[in-house]
Amino acid sequence: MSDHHPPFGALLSMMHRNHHIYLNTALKPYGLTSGQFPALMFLYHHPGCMQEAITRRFTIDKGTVARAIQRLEEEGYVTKEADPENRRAVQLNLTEKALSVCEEILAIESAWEERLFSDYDKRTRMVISEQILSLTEQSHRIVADAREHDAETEPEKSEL
Amino acid sequence: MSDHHPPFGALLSMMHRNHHIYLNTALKPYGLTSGQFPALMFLYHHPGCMQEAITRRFTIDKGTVARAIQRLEEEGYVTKEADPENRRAVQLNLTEKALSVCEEILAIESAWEERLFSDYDKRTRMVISEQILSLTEQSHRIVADAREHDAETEPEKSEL
DNA sequence: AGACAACTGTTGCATCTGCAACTTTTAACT
DNA sequence: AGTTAAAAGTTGCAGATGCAACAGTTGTCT
Repeated sequence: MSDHHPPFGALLSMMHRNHHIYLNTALKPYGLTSGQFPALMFLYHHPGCMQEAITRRFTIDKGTVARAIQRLEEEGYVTKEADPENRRAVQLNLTEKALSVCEEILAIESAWEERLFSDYDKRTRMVISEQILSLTEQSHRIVADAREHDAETEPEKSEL
Repeated sequence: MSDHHPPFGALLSMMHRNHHIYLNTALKPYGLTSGQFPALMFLYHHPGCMQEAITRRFTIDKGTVARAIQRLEEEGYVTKEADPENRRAVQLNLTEKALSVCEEILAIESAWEERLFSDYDKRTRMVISEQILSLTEQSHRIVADAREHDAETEPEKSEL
């Protein structure tokens, strides 16, 4: 009658929430939140990119990205500039303020991973990371399939 | 110059979001959402428990649990009854309506796990689950430590 | 050229979530 | 007994997130 493990999805939720709590606490001194974190990291490695790149990389809703960028701009971490080549798009860049703290902020995330994996040796950690990457990709496929299936059963506009 | 993996935390976020999308889609016919799902599952296995048990099991904020239960009650899935032994507490139970669909709903979650792990054999799957469980517990400790540290540096009321 | 689809972003809406302040009830301690 | 602390829930507030509807821009195809 003893408790089984929580299901895998529940474990994911818990770890994810704990991660957010950690990030929000550590980022508070910078006026940042966990939602802006992925965008900031991505811009650090891909200056001049557009929002759609962030959407694609993290599979986040584009509306969510738009608002995260808004907040980053308001806080003075990001500049938005119209792309002359494509007037739909916006070129995103980090400000001096952002660049001056980005290393510290990257260290916050690294510290979390270090502590999370402190019981494992480097090799095991690599294996786990690979598996999680693979599972994440699989989770993308599952969602994509579900959407396709929805689109199939949905009455399309072709009837017009 | 090729892209590294996204950091571990980002993978977690992605998989977690995909899981939520999957759940919300699958639960929509029942008038349920991913937020109510853990509570419903827990009550299925632990009838008569109080909200605090759900809080503890999933390490969810008690306010979040309170609202999830509210929604479940409004939808007719849960009954709340005052505990005569402890008038602060509430005894939660599933309704007939809930019991009649719980197996199907459990199957939704199982199906997700099946598809997620479809590339792995049973043994590998067990190993991964164990590791994730262990990492989840570690993430709890990290958050708990951070809170303790906050409490230490915080000026306590003892000064009064 | 004109119509239609696809791309890039923005915004309204709903839900999830955590935090903090609060209420009510119970336990603990002098 | 009386004060204080802890427990169980509720609620206000803010942020994260997804979805859908929308606007403006670009590409395609006839």
